[in-house]
Amino acid sequence: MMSAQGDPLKLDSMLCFAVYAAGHAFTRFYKPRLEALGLTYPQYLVFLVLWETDGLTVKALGDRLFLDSGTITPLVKRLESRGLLERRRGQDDERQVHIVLTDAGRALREQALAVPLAVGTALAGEREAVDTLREGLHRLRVQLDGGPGA
Amino acid sequence: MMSAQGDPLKLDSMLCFAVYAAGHAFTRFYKPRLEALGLTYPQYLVFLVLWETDGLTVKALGDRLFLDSGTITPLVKRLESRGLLERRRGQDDERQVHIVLTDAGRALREQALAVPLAVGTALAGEREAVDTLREGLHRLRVQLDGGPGA
DNA sequence: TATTTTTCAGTTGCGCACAATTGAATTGTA
DNA sequence: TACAATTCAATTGTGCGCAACTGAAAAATA
Repeated sequence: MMSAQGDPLKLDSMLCFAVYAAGHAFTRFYKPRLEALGLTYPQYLVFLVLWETDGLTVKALGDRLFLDSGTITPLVKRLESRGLLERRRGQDDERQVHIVLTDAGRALREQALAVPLAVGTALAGEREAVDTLREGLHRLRVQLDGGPGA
Repeated sequence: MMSAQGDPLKLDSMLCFAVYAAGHAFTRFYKPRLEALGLTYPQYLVFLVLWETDGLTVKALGDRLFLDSGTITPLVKRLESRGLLERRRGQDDERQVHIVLTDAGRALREQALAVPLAVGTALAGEREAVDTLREGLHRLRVQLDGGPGA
């Protein structure tokens, strides 16, 4: 009941802005922790994927993170120039480029463990709410992308 | 129970990525609707604020949207060059610049009403879940920003 | 009042994000 | 087998987002 809003354009009633603002808050929260690793947040996401599955192509990496080659390519080039990963042209399919971690890139994982720990501390005692939120956000994404059928 | 995760760095277990991905989904969803208005999403947010409270300073606008002058200044300059708003140096305080809508800027509001309508359609029958999500995201933002005391 | 500190908008530099395009490689089809 | 359509990574251009800095104005303090 009473979910009807007087002004349909009221900023604080908009789910999109709640998502946008929470994203900002995460960025602010992560910034000092990721600076210790020398990574930006999108770079951190790339490593999260590669630590799970090394050797993915630019395309597969982009699909996982909802990013395209226009974002991935320069990002991994910066990481390559720092010796954290390598870009290898596919042998079977020469259109593809595989992203492969170096020893330094793999070693970064140990330090990265501190990041989710810090999140856990900041959200201590909210584990259940966090799980609910994550599931709700997942359903939201699916709905906005056109439902399960799209 | 069972909220403990085997791998603390697992991408799909991370709330930050759920927020990040939902943000992407909103951006994709809004894009065609906002193109009809000739606005980007951050520009749309600026108008949402100004339609509620016209004449805010750059600082006040930024506080509302969690953005700083480095983002707001060029954004409103682009909107000013299109005749949608004006920037007026404060008379009482000459450091400030007030952002004031033009007739064209106010007129845009009518077309903008279609945007939340489209969201409502896409999320039809989820009103309760949407309210829950928005509140959860708000609490998350407050927690990440250091709690209610910070 | 004089001086220090703070606040504000603006600028620069770097990195993300995406649309549009290019060119090479692959796949599908005639 | 030819050739058309698709896929892939890369590039270009525009706009957001933030840190760091500048210079002017205002506020706080001595």
